Amino acid sequence: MSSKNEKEKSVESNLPLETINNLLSTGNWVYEKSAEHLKQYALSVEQYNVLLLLKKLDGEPANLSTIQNSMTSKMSNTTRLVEKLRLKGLLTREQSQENRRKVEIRITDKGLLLFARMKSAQMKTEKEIVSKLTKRDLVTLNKLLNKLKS
Amino acid sequence: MSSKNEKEKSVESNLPLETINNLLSTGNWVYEKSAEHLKQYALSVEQYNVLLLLKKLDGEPANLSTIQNSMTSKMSNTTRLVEKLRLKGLLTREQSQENRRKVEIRITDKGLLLFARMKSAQMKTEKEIVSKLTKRDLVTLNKLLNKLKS
DNA sequence: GGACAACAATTGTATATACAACAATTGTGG
DNA sequence: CCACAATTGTTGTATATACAATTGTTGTCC
Repeated sequence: MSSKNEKEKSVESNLPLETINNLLSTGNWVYEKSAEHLKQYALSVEQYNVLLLLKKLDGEPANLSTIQNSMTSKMSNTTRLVEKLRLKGLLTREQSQENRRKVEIRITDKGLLLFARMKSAQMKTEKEIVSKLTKRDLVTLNKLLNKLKS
Repeated sequence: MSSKNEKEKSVESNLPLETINNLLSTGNWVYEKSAEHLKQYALSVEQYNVLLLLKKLDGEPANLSTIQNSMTSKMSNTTRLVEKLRLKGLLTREQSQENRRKVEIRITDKGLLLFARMKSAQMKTEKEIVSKLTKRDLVTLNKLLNKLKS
């Protein structure tokens, strides 16, 4: 082994661990940036994502499993997360007629209004978070992240 | 705007948001893989990182601020995190003589032993997590992540 | 040298999370 | 059709986290 290799090895420690730590810290970094921005609307990142999903459904109801699957959250927490949004009047819950085990969840007008109010600042923040990377970088990054999890 | 561009825009929605979500989900993915592996040693990811830092110091004491700075955790939680590791006998806490506000934290023999016992499986898991990427991919990924946060 | 700011860590509280046990409803095989 | 398994969601509990207020100690400036 050459002296250069030895040095590299001792300096960068090891590439897998370095990458893992980098992914964890970057995830946290992005999360914190998002959370900080959403604070002014009294929304957590998780709450925002639920609302975003409901908005995308555009009137179609979602049930809890659907919401849970689209997120990292567990079922038990999804129940409570949705309840919090309901208390804020941003969504409605209704027992399904076809299958009474299911719950139909819809965004309310108040929820839609909040989104409209948030939109421009939201997009600005999203762009800001990734502003250090070029479009080409972003494409590469997404490819690598997808490959990692594939 | 060409029809191709329009299609791209509607399909990928928007690149910044896509990247942000990808970074968040990848961070979670890596965290879960790590947590799952560490479960057999009754360690959380955070606890493991504290021990790793102490082991790297190789006898040199760390105080709470040092530990807190090397992690994402907040001070208040670092206190409790360290206390849990102390209760397991994996580290010691001692009031500093030079500055009695500070606490000197050291890994114990039991802690070092645990690390020795974990080492091979730990490295295997780390490699597994990033196994879908080539060495070249990893280097690129780290560069992009660092650039993002720079 | 004494008042007060700065530092290092801890504690209280409200909220969030994971995990497991549970309840209600629906589907299914004999 | 009925026992029982599967589905869908909820609740209890222990643990983890963020945030703010507090304690104990040290540094500093007049």
